[in-house]
Amino acid sequence: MVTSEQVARLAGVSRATVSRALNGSAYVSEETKKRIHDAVASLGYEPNIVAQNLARQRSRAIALGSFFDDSGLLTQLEPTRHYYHLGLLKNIETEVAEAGYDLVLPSRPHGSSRNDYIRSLQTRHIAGVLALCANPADPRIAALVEAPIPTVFIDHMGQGPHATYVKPDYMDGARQVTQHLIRLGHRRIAFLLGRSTALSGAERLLGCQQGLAMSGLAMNPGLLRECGWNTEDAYAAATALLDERRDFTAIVAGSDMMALGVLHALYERGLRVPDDISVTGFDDIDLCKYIAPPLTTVRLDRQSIGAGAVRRLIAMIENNGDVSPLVVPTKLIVRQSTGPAPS
Amino acid sequence: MVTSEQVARLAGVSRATVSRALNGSAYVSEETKKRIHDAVASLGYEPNIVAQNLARQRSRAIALGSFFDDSGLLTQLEPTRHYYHLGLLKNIETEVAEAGYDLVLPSRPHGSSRNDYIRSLQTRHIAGVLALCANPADPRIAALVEAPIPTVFIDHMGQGPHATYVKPDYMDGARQVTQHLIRLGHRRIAFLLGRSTALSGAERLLGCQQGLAMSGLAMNPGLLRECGWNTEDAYAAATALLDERRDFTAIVAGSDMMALGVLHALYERGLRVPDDISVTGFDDIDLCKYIAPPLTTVRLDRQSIGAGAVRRLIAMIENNGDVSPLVVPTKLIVRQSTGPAPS
DNA sequence: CTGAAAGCGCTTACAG
DNA sequence: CTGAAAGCGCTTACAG
Repeated sequence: MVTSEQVARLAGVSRATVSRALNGSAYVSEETKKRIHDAVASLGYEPNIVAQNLARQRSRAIALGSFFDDSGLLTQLEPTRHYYHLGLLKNIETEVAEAGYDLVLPSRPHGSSRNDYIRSLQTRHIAGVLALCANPADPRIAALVEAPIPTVFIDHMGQGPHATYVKPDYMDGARQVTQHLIRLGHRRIAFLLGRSTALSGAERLLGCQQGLAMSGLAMNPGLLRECGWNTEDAYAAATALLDERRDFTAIVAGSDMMALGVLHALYERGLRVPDDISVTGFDDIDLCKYIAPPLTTVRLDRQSIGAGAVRRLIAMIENNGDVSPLVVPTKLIVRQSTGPAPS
Repeated sequence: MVTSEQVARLAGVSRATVSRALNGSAYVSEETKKRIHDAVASLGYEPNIVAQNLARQRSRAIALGSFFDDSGLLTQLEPTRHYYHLGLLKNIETEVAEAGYDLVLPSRPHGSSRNDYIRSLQTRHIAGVLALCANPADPRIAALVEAPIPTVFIDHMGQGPHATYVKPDYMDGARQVTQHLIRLGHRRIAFLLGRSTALSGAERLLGCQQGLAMSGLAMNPGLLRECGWNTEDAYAAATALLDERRDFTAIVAGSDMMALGVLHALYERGLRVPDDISVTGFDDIDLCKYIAPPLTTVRLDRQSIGAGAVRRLIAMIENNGDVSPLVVPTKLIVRQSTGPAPS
């Protein structure tokens, strides 16, 4: 590997000057600047990032933190489970690369106490962290709020001198979808939601209640079921619900993938959607269009969320730009899985 | 941040000895080793990874390379498109973390010539790269084959002194699924495959031909359609095919997500699956069970592929263990989307 | 505008 | 078994 020493020699200057020229410092004459760039080109020099990071005491690397249960990030991305996060990551990757930062998934330290986690980031000179949160009880989240490492939380309202957050307006989405069903004449609606320990779950629940309340309705506790955020659990919960009672005309599912489990349970029992029962999803994953019937759902704007989070993180790191919390609007998408309540 | 200097002072030894004690070198007396570990614990010391990487001239970081079209890795993971790669990544992440390596998605260098790519890895002291390949023409693949950086290719048969590969037996899977249809009495089978520029596409095509040939059948060129690896394209291709002719009793799709598009096209035309037409997928994504009808497909063992790739990479990096190419068997999974050919 | 020198926090022959 | 010294490849006050 060619070093700055060799460039310096070829250009007839010192390493210090090479460094200055390459880092766009003023105070380098145009002429030597040119000589240096020529030398760089002819030698094919590229600065050693590791040495740079050590000397500068910082790096251009952003860590991806995932606080779900207890496994790694991508492990959690089983599509039936965190399909939504996948779309998010896609946007995050693009934005991060565009800003010239590396994205790192650090190997977990042995002890994963709060301090160990922060230290593992610090010893890597991580510039900032993008934290995808589904389990607010994860101690590392609290650690990040306090630590002097720029952090943007997604789906967790953490704030501090070095922390801000970005999230979709889950509550409003849930409100919209509930109101949509009510407008179609549904009065007895079942809610099959993901666990409300996560913010995204709690907000959905509140939004549904709000939607009912706006029309003077109350949530029937017997028609509310919480289960895991995946197709399988939703299928099981829907099956149990259907075996128990049938006094409802619509089911609001916590996510599109959960709606898939619900549809399957209905299909097995010969119930037609939306003729017998209306079903709604949440997320608007690209699959929605292709399942039968195409799902009415709530669209989460992954582009705005991902880009908003990355921009805020970089603004915090580079100390410029907007770092205020961002709540991204959600939007009802009506397709064919919802229809008028049967009379 | 506490440094080894401070540990040394507290333990009353030199930094050299601290380093030796911590890196498990022999030649440190039990007694001083203990003193050092006590100092480490009481100070909460953790070695600075960046400094370590510079001094050691290597790191414990594995880069993820993705050679699809021209965007980033996660960007390519739109589920309807590279659903299979997602399952792979999940296993890769787990294995990499377990081995104590970081996973890095390097920001692309400005010029992405061959040299720039290799250099960007070198200046980061990347220990090895895991290359997910869908576009064999990507020049970076050729660069990796030659570069002295340990590389494991997935879905590309690259080999060299520092390169090996892991892939599923696509061909055999395609053969099995074709034979399965033939056994059910199908004779006129349409093939709606992904582009055969990628190895995974070419092998599927060959496998289908082989499956036909084994029963003395030849592929009808008019019943072979290539399109993009996604639901939308497959839907369009299936629609075009159906509008053109109906002289087939089965459709082999290139992936499960493509099968979804095919099912949708059939559904729109009122054709029943499998009564009128049998449909098969490929990949066995978790969704298969929940779509109606549940898909007959070919299972790719993502666990074996991911784990096999990571183990080989680490074996190359640490210069021990098996680095021979690995071809993972595939398996036909029969569900309800295939049935006897209508008479 | 430029160079000599010190420093970033480790590791590793080299002596002893 | 242990320490002093040099080195990894940069950056950055400090002088000039």
